[in-house]
Amino acid sequence: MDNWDEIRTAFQVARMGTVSGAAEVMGVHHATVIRHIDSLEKRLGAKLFQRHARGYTPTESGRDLLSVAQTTEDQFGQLASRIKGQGETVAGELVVTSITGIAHLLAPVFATFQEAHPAVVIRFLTDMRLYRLDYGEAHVAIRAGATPQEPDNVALPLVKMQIGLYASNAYVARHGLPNGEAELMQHRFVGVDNPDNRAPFYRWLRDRVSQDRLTFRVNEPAASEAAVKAGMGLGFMRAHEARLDPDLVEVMAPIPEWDSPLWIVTHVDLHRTLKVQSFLSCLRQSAATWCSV
Amino acid sequence: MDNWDEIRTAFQVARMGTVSGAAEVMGVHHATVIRHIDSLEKRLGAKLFQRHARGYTPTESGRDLLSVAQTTEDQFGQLASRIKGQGETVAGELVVTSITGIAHLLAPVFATFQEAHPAVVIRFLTDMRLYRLDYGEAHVAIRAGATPQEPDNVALPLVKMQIGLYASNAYVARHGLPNGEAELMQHRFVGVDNPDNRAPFYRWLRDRVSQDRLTFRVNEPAASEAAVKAGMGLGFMRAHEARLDPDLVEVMAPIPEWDSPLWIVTHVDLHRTLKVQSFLSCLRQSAATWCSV
DNA sequence: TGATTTATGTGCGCAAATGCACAGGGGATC
DNA sequence: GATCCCCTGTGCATTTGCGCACATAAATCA
Repeated sequence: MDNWDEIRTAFQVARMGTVSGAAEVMGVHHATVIRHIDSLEKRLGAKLFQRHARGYTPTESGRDLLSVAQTTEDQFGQLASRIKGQGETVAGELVVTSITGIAHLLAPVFATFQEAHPAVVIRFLTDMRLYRLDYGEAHVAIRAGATPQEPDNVALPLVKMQIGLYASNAYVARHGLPNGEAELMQHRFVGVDNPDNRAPFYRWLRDRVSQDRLTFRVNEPAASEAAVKAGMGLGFMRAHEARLDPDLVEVMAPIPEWDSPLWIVTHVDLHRTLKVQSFLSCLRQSAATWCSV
Repeated sequence: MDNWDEIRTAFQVARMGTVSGAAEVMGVHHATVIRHIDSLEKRLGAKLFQRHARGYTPTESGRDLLSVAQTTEDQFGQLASRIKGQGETVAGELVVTSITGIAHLLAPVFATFQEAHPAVVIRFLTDMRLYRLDYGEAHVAIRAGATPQEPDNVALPLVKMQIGLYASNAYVARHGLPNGEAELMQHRFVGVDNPDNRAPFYRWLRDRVSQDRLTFRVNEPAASEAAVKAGMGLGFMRAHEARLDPDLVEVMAPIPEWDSPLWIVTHVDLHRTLKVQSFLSCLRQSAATWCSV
């Protein structure tokens, strides 16, 4: 049963009782309506209407089609209003993906957003693998590093995370603090196990300290931070968090070169929607406070 | 929400996941599918799919459409099989209309037919006004008189009802029996009040008896029969019935000139259907016994 | 009974939808 | 990492489907 338009035409004829009436309702010529009915009846091999001078009277089959198509029209109407309104209301699901380790930053954002828009169900996904926006896996992604260049994605700068070099009190008690860049070579370092890591502070480190001083290598930032707190060596951490931890010592204060930019990335199709836009405004408002602290 | 075909296209794309796959399923070119999607999205003002190199991934709205259209496709499929099979199964409603006064003849036909096809609901309509087949008011009509000539109707001869002239015992006791046609003028007659009545026995009567001998005039045959039984005069009745009534005397036995033909009339569209055909075969089989009695 | 209105139905010209061919791009595989 | 393959997307030729006008028929009204 292909050609749903012909069913719709037959539906209007059954409802109106005349070809002309249906044609007027549908805004087409009555000849078109006749052709649709003839085609549909031929395909079904059964008469849907009895033709007479006063119009078309639906047969048993025609009345059957009428009731089925009536519910179809209702369903489609409701579907259309849902979809049309979907861009203008803030409801449904909002999928946000981000790099690991900033959940505690985002939590208040989510709280504020959900309070303003209670109809929204938030799914927050953090994973090593990049959730792909163009496969519809997420509405909003928060990425770190260089400017994302993927087509169909719109990337907005969020904040520059200030990064400092930290150590635990325990480590400092044992090894002391480096006095200037020259003494860095005498210390142990903790960091991610990837020579290609593009993070500016790692590139800075590679330029000054030989690779073998990276004596504890991990594959995810959270492990690195845990290792620093455990006293295994010096490591880069977000200044904003590290300064709140009384057990950590700021070995080197953040310098602009280390700044790690965060990007908001959305798919171009979803970027315009009110749901995404209102979340983005919440996000950027909160982000303004992340640096000032 | 007009243009149901575009919804169907979007539905197939959502189900297949690719434009090409949907195009192949629908037997159209993939360019057509792309154009349908673009048109539908433009009209709805919202994206239904995220486009990427591997295909089309439905958005939230697209998934909504998918589920709605899925049920629609099911409904239409079931509708189509109902309509296609409708001509081949004997079920639903069967509307039969007839002249008044032959219900007792038709009753056994209905009984036989409904026993053979329990799924059928029979509506039997007898009324003074003619139920119109071309307005879909009935499937089968049983008419009396001259050959029906209306276009789009197929008329089949059913039987020739044998008509005789009868009187009640009471009338005969009072007025005696006419001895030959010459004495008819001395009697009272009962009949329908319409000089244009085309029934052959009334024309026969008009040729032999002056109109003023029709001393009791009615507008429906049933009243005429009642009047005959009440002894108000001579009247024409179906021989088959009158002979069963011990209170009636056969004044003149049926002659071929009086034979009143009955016709089966059906609309050409409905005539071919199995439901109508099987009723007709029942009817003609029973009718064969009406004359032999 | 005749005029009028309203409805269906058909041939013709045209515009819009479709099919086709090719370009482009992103994954997947080896 | 290079090649291949599949899928998308667009300009152009074609055809299908649409609108228009007119014919026709039936029902209503005066």
